[in-house]
Amino acid sequence: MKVVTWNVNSIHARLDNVLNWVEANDPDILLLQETKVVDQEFPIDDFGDLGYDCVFTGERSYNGVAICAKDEIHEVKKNLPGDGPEAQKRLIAGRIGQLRVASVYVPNGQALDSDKYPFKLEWLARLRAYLPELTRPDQPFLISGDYNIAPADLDVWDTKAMVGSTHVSPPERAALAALQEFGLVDAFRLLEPNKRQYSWWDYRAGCFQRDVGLRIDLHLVSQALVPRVRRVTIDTQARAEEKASDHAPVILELSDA
DNA sequence: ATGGTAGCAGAGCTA
Repeated sequence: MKVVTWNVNSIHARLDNVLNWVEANDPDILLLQETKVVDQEFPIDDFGDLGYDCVFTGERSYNGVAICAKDEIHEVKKNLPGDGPEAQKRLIAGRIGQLRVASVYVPNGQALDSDKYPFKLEWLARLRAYLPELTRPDQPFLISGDYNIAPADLDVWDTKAMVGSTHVSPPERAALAALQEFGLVDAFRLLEPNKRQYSWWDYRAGCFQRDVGLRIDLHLVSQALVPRVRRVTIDTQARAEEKASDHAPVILELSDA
């Protein structure tokens, strides 16, 4: 089984790239972030033509998450408890067969002195508090997406250049560690303890061509899934395409239960 | 190079 997480940076602007990629790679489950469309405008027919059922929660211009799957999606939950209708659309969860999945778009934080930074930390704390309502540690569960946090220095192109920036600050990494303390494992790092590979590269200043990037797109899998993790592939080829997202899709391959 | 590019929206914000 193939599960993919991909921050597409607008599903409308990226529709051809995404559909072509999905046809070529044939994932069972697709977890999308930054769809940037209201629910009425999500391209369900295009995914339907490829055989996918989609659920989503989105808004105009910013944020937006989705789950697309070949099998039926059950028990769909959108956003965090206490989120009103105006809340940023950053989380969607569901169950496909026995597997519980969630697509997450963690706030960027912008800068350590921005009011968006405490919002990021508070949002992560709320997500941590919500985990017991999404699953139990012994269930097959994964929560994947754009965490906007590089877990360790090995996930950063240049730690010195990142001093004083978001994505690497100790409070952010502590918030990610708190999520993992629920029993969630970074699947890429599980299989590749020493590999340096990124999932996001800034559009500016030729960052992709220079491999100036961060690994911030993660598959966090429950203990029950750990023995089933076969391979994790960051498809940097997709980032090199014309009109590419600034994030690469990350493919998680699981063996059967 | 305190810049650079991309998306949305149609100026400035977000990333």
